[in-house]
Amino acid sequence: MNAPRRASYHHGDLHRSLLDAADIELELNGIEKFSLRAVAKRASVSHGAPAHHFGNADGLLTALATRGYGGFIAAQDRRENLAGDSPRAKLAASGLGYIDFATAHPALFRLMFTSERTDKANPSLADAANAAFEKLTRHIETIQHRDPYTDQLAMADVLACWGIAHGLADLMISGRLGRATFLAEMSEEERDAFFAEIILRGVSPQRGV
Amino acid sequence: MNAPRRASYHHGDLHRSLLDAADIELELNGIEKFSLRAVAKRASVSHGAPAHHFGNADGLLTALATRGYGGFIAAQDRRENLAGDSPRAKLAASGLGYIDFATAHPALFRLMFTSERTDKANPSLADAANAAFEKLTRHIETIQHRDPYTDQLAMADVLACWGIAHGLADLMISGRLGRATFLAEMSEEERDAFFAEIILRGVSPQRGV
DNA sequence: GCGCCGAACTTGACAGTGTCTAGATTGGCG
DNA sequence: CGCCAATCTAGACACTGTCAAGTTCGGCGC
Repeated sequence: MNAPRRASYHHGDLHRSLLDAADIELELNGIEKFSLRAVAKRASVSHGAPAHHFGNADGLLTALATRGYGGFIAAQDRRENLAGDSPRAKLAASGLGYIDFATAHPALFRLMFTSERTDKANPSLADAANAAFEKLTRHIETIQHRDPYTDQLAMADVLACWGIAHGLADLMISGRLGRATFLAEMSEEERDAFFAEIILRGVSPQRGV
Repeated sequence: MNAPRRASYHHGDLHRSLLDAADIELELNGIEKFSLRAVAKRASVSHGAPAHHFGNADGLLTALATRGYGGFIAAQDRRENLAGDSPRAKLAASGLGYIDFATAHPALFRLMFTSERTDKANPSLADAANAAFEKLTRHIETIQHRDPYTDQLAMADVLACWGIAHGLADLMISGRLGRATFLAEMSEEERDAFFAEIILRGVSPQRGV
């Protein structure tokens, strides 16, 4: 079928293969030990091959980050589909999906949000990041009946919720939440409820409507 | 006075000089482009010299992160001293100091919180990080009259406030808060008040007492 | 006051990295 | 069917961190 047809000089779909290999290498070694040559070796290709598809190492990482946002949004959708119908339940679920993704793909999450090896001017990457942000603003808009882009109070809710979800996710994958010993003793449902409650602290008490 | 007495073979206080040089190099180039040889060159010393004081590059970075926590706590103290007497005002001020430090030393902040090049098992580093955490727990304890280490509700407040401050700081230094355009138009006082209000959302409504 | 020991520092070598250039291969269009 | 251009390889270069061996010298014992 799609066996690695590599009796040939050309590859077939090296672009995707390189992204897959880079993904694996990234999670294995982290961004700070990321090696382009190791990626090439994993894809069974010469060390110079990636340049033709991605320009340089940062280009490959930028493409990987862009692809990452797909999984990022999918993780949030998955949670939302399991949640209740209330706008607040959807928002909390989205936040849990945010944390899910970070814990499942910590290195990729770091690449997407805190690495400097990504070209933030890249239009595809910017679009992908923007889509994720849009998702959040619409949740808040549904809850507060105000457009965060024009209403400063609604934007405060956006930043608050984002900050909480992002902060918890980042602290979690750097192992900083270990001091809250009871977290480890909780069941999955209890932990979800615990984080959901914290995330919802980000939205200010409903005014009007 | 303490001019660089470097007509001599030995250096005098290379340990400190290397940390200073590493600090500068870190903020200039970021962690991902950090070069040990560039640090040595900046300290006017051979590329092999750092090894004698710090073992390897990660050892130097670990020491730098440890020293960083001093400035981190100092930044929070500075804000607290300017704040009102109420426990909540102190907590909010501490959070603003958290953000102050991140924006003033973004690369060092990254090294301390999200880099993998730091030896988290190092006792000095662990102690320093712990002191910063202790600071936060005592703020919450003062507000809620409960010990976060034994009271799960109080610990939720700790994680919530930490998550918000950390998330905002991290998003801010990665330039993600630019979409909230009104932030740039605010005066310093307005922005402080804006963030302080958000940070205080982390503490749940006071129960009892 | 003197010698010498060990800490501090230098120097050179080594494997590994990303990027560039020149050359080999080959799928697919005219 | 032939050739072009995209794809991939192979080698070279400068740079990285680490290691081992050699050089310098402050400060302790006598």
